[in-house]
Amino acid sequence: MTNAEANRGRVPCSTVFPLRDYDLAATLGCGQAFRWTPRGNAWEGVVAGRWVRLRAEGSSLVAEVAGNTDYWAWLTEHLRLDEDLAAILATFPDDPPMRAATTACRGLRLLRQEPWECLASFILSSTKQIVQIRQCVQSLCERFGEPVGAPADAGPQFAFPAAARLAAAGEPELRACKLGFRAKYLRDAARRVAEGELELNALHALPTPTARERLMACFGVGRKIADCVLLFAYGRQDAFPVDVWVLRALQQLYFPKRRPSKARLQRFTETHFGPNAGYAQQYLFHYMRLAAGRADAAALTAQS
DNA sequence: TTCCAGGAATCAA
DNA sequence: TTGATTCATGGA
Repeated sequence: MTNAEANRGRVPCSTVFPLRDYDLAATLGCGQAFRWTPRGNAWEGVVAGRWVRLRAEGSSLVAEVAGNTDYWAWLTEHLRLDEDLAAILATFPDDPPMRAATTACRGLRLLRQEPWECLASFILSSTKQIVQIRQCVQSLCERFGEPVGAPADAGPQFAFPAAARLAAAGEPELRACKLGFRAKYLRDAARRVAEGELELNALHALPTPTARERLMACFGVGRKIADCVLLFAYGRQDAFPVDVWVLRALQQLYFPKRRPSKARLQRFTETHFGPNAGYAQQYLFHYMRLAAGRADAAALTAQS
């Protein structure tokens, strides 16, 4: 019997962590990770091959997994529960856009994701909406991922597929998951990782620019995707992914009159946002999306 | 219908 | 170096 079979339908095992200055919904729903689903007042997902359900209750976080365990380090590490958010926010530049973003998104945290899942997910992200990325990732997991144990009411759950499994899949199989032109990109990265050409574990020890170069050697991985992986999986807070939303934030909030090139704006991010620039980036990203959701982006630009 | 989405590769100028 | 074009797919 596999572990998944052994744990299927089991009564969940739970524990409680203290929770302070932590907006679980913003953190899990802000587009840095793609496997979390809100259900009732909880969030369900699969982390490192383990099904987990999270629920914030005041100053506590209740976590449930399938099967008995007293090992939770993987979860505190993933959620970065021990991080001092106030100390990070204190390093943000004291300017109107960051003050507004920090006020709007207080409690938003960065996660520490598994590098392969993060790289693969962001390869799928190019010119896709977050909801579509989630669908693609879900489809990949259902087709190619190993089943993981989960309570009966959670339905069948799957781990994110290993690089070797995706490398062995044909491009048509990947395209069946609605990847489109990204299928060949994902396959190329999966092959490099599976064959050891790209050693994801080795990147931890490398300086950020070198690690970025290694990631960008993959076909279909440019500066933005590499920076997402560096930030969301390797904790490199000097990585500042500039996507369409952040580009818009920089242009509208910091340079409303001029029209700096994207390269010029990227250089601006390297000096303006301090030692936790990547963290600041996620606040700007989420802030812009919240504003768009409220359809008052025009009011945003007026503040600058 | 049309526009656009957590882009990157390619090619022309 | 910079600017268009292309690549799939589907939400809004």
